[in-house]
This record gives sequence, structure tokens and C-alpha cells, in this order.
Amino acid sequence: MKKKVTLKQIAKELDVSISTVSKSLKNSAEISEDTRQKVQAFAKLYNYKPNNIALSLKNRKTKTICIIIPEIIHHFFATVISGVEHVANENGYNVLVCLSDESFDKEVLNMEMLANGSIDGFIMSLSKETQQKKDFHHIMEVINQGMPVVMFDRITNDILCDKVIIDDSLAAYNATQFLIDKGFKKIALITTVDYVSVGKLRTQGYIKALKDNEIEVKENLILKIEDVDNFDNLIESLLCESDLDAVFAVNEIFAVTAIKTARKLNINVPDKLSIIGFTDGIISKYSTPSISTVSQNGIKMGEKAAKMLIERLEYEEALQDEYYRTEVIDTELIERESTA
Amino acid sequence: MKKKVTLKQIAKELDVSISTVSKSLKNSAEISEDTRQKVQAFAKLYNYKPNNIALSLKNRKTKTICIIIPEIIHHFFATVISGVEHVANENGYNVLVCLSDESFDKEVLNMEMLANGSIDGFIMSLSKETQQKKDFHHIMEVINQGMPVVMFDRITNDILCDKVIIDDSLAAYNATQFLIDKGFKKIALITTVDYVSVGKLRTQGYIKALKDNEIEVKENLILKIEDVDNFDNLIESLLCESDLDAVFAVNEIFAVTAIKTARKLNINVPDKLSIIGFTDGIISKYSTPSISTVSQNGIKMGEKAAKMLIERLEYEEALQDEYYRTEVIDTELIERESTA
DNA sequence: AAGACTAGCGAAAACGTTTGCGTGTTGATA
DNA sequence: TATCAACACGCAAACGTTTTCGCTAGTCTT
Repeated sequence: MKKKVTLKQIAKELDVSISTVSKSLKNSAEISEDTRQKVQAFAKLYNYKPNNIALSLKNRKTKTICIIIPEIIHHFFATVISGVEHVANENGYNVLVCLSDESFDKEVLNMEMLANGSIDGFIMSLSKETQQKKDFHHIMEVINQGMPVVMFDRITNDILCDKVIIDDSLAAYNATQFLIDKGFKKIALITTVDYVSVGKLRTQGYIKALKDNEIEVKENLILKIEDVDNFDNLIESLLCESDLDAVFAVNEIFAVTAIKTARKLNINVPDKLSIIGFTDGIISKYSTPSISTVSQNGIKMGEKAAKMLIERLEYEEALQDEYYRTEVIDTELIERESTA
Repeated sequence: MKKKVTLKQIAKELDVSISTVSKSLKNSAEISEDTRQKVQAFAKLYNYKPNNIALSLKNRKTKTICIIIPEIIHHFFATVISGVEHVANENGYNVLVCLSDESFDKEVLNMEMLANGSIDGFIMSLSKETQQKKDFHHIMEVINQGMPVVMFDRITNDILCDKVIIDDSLAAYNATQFLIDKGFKKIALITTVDYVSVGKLRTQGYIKALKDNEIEVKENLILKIEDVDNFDNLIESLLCESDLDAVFAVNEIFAVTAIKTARKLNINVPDKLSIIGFTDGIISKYSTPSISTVSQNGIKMGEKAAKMLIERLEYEEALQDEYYRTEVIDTELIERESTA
């Protein structure tokens, strides 16, 4: 087992100073051709690689960014990581992944742990609990220390920083309008409780579309789900509503559950009931019938977020500190088998 | 914007030495009650947190582990990360996620980049290309430098290190036996090409089960898929085989595609054809019909891998270097709607 | 031959910690 | 009054780099 070799060891071995070794390896003109080659040969032989930690300390840059997400099991977040990872890698950055598990405390802990020099910046999507508490002091603190933060998807307007979002409200509006254009009148909504920012926005879009088309908004057609583990009965009750034409669900799980429930109730999808989901994940694609959905391109969001963060890191001076950007990623309605 | 405060700044401010500050914060008995309180109060006021990079350099431990996986989009790998993350967090470790994208070069690059002090150890699942090339020098090198590596799922016997696997062959055997016990005679297999270690093992399990039951193994019932993006036609041809009773697919995607293809061909699942998949992911659960499957608990695998790695890191001396463990995680056959 | 210049290298500081050891001051004891 | 702990603190090294500056010896100029 041969441990990593350091400059010091090479210097000792070749009987020169550490500086000479360092300069030789960097092809400094200060060093004679002779010495340089000798050092380089030796370094190659012993497979010398500079110690990253030492470099980080010296440069006060770690070339590492952290992404904090509520859950990695959600396909959407996995795609975002994928996008972040690729852009980061292209630019020589590594990606640290932290999971908040939808918990405020874990989110705070993670940020505090890493804001001490371990990383250069954050990309994050708020946990549910954080959105509910509306307590963002941990994020403020990090930003105040001069560490850039890019928020995506689940964001808050209470924090000034770069953001990457989709137009949730508009996308929901369009999805609802799409159903209306098909001639459907009685359209239900399966959404989250209001403190989840994206859920609220999508609800707003749904309501606006109905109003713009002079369709009455009925509370009993709007199902707001809190407990993500136990909502089958609620959806079943909703679908028992007579003459229901269509359902707009704000995520994949709600949509696929609606489909499965409809089948159970012997309601044919899409003949008797059309269903549109949100987030173009693996479920929508492989469900039977496959689910028409608002695609929310996680890869693009991740890529954009990483680009924004890295720009801030590398052109710190050039960018106005006070000028933050909010990038809106396009969505698209993908028609599949669940709508007719 | 107030930048992070350092020991040096506190020392200057309070007109004491750096060591005094450091010791005060660590409640060293060497320091007078007075000074200690003064320093601690000041540190708290300015929200002092020790710089992790400096600590890493000093301790030559980063408290960071890296997990290298082929693809994060695969649900299974996402669950593994989740398991790793939780155990790591409980033990004060952070998790760096690297994606090899099934590429040998990216895998090598990632390992080389990080083996220079950035992390304390690796958890990894081999990329397809690496398995095909059978070139593991990059892993050998890292291990030789004294950095522990834990491999999971896609492993190789050519490397000596801790491993976490399931008994792929046995699990496949059991799944096949399950179909045989149901009275099915003509059972097809949808698998990967042989160089994917887990695919090969599952194929072996399937074949052994048939042989043990004196059922002829027919090559035309075994479909080995290479191109993961374009195999619909192949599966369609396979399903056209007359009198087919059942299909065993070595992953979710193959299983769900088989189901969708069967529907297209008007073959009722499970009445006319039973299907079993592998990996209990989100697709199996939400497919219609839902898919009976061999569950491969990614969370458990991740947790176990993280535990093994951290044990090696923390009890380095105690553990025999030459003694490596291979942990086998239990699998389970989950019956759902796709088998009858 | 004296001064100027250059090539080639080393010393040291810096990044932010921790920690063993040395040292000065105090009060008490003999 | 001289001796001696105990106390409270600072120095300096170490982790592994990079980089500025300075030094020495040799070469060139006039």
C-alpha cells in the first residue's frame, strides 16, 4: 500500500526545495530544463496528484456545489440532480447531494454544516416544512456570508437570489384550458395543500382558467391533499362525483392514483373521464393508459440552476450583487392516452 | 455582507493568541474561566464555525464519502443513494454523488479527481462499459492508496473489497420456480447482455430453475437486450411466440414494456400471460396491472454499504486489511396483479 | 576590473485549524 | 526570602499547496 506522495516527499527525495518541485510541475520558466524534467519524471513515476483539500484551503474555493432537495426518490428531483451534475462536471465542479426529507431542521442542519467552507454554493428546493413555517433565516444567513444560492421549483419570494422555476400557474391554466377546449365542463382538481408553493400556484392557474371560461369553481371539485401517504379514499370520493368530465392532478402520483381508482370504479379513462397530470416522469409514460401531462423538464432546470450558480461563482465581480435573475423554464403539454 | 469569521480575527479582536481562542472554544482547562467566557461570547456573537476545509487538511479526513453510480434516473440507484445518505448523515458524513453515465472514462475520471484527498472512501456500482472492458485498474489504484471502497449491485470478483449484493441468481431462480409452480411450462426470459453482471446472474438463475424442473431451455425464449433505448420490437416478436405462459424480466422497464406490448397484441395479463419483474420500483407499483416482482431493497443496500464503509473508516486499525466482507441483502417476491 | 544583469533555486508566508510544550506570573510554602 | 506549584497563556509546528521575494553565482558590458 503506497500512500499518496506529496511535494515535500518529492523534494526530499530529489534533494531540492518544495518550491522547486511545485514550480517544475507547473512548467515555470524559473526552473532549468534539467531539473524540471527530473522532477516531472519522478512525479509521474509516483503518480503525484496535488491534494485537493490543500488547494481548497489555499484558494478558498472547493469546486464543489451542494444541492439540497426534499426527496431523491421523486423522479423529478433525480432528473434535476442529473442536470446539475452534468453542467457541474463540465465546469470542473463536484456535486454534494443533501436530502432534507421535507424537514425544516434537516434543511437547516445541512446548510449550517456546509456553509463553513465545505462548498462554494447551494442549489436548493425548499422542504415542505420550511414552506409551511416560512422561516428562511438559514438561507438568509448563508447568502449574507457571501455564498451564492440558487433556488428552483419550490422557491419563496421572501428571499432574494437567483431562481429557476416553471410558470406553474400558467402551465396549470393551459392544462385546464386544454380540457375546457375539449368540451369538458365538470373538471376536478387534485392538488396539494396551499403551503406547498407550486401546488398553490397550480391551483390558482386551474381556478383562473375556469373563471376566464365562465365555469363555476366548485369547492367540492377541488381536493387538497395533505398526507401524501394516505389519500386513496379521498380520490375515490372525488371520482364518485356524478358527471365528472375530467381531472387535473398536480403531480404524477395523484394522476396515476386517479387512473387506478377510476378503473376500480369502472370508469373508463379516457372515454368517460380524461385525466391530465403534472411532471413528465416515468410513471406517466408507463402507466396504462399512459398519462397526458404537463412536462416539467427537470434536466433543463438542473442545468440552468447549475449554470447560474457557476456564473456567480466565477464572475463574482462582474455580476451586480443586487441583481438576481429568475429563469422560467418552458413547459409543454404532452398528450398521451389519458385524455380524449 | 459579513464574511465568515476566523480564529485569527477573533484573536486579534480580543487581543489574545489564536491558540487561546481555539482552546477556549474547546473548553480547555488550560484557559481561565474569564477568558473562556469572553471568547465564547464573542464567537457566538459572530457566529463562528470552524472552517471544514482547514479541519480536513489537519485531520486528513474529510468526513465525505462518494457514491458513484451509472445513472441517477434509475429508481433503484436513487433508493440506494437515499439509504447511503441517511446512514452517512447519522454518522456525520456528507455524500458526494458522481454519475458515470455508464461510461468507463467518466468513472475513471471521477475516481481520479476525488482520490486526492477530497473524500474518505467510495461506494460504487460499476458502469456497463467498465463491466464490459473488465478494466478495474482505477479501482485497484484507489484501494492501494489505502482508500476503502465498497461495491454494490454491479460488482466484480476481480477486486478484493467489501461488497453489498443480492443473490441475483437465487432470486431469479426463485422467481422462475414460482412461475413453474403455478404450472407454467413455456416461460420466456427478457434479460440484458451477459457482460452486465447482474443480468448474467439472473439469466443463470432462470436457466437453472428450468433445468432443475426438467424443462427444456430454448434459446428463442431468451431475449438478451443490448440497446436499452430500442427494444420494443424485440419484445413484440418474443410475445408472438405461441403458447407462451409467462415472462420473467430482469428489470422493471423490460417488465412494463412486456405488459404494454401484450396489451397491444391483445394478450391479457395475467389471464393469458403472467409477468414477473425485478426491482421493486415505482413502475411496478403503479403499472396496470401492477407487476409482481423480485424486490431488491435499494435503501437497505445503501444503508449497509454506508455502514461497511464507515466502519472501515473509523475502525481502520481494528479491521484486518485483508479480510473483506460480502453482505447479501435479502430479496422477496412481491405478488401483484401481473401473475395468476 | 567593477558594476549590472540573469538564471536557477530556496525561504517564507499564506490559507485556518489543533496541540504539545515552553514561559511568565502569581500565591503559597518552607 | 528563596523555592515551587499551579495557572494562564503564547509559540510554533503540522497538514499540502502556491507564489512572492530574495539570494547566489556566473556572465556580460564598458
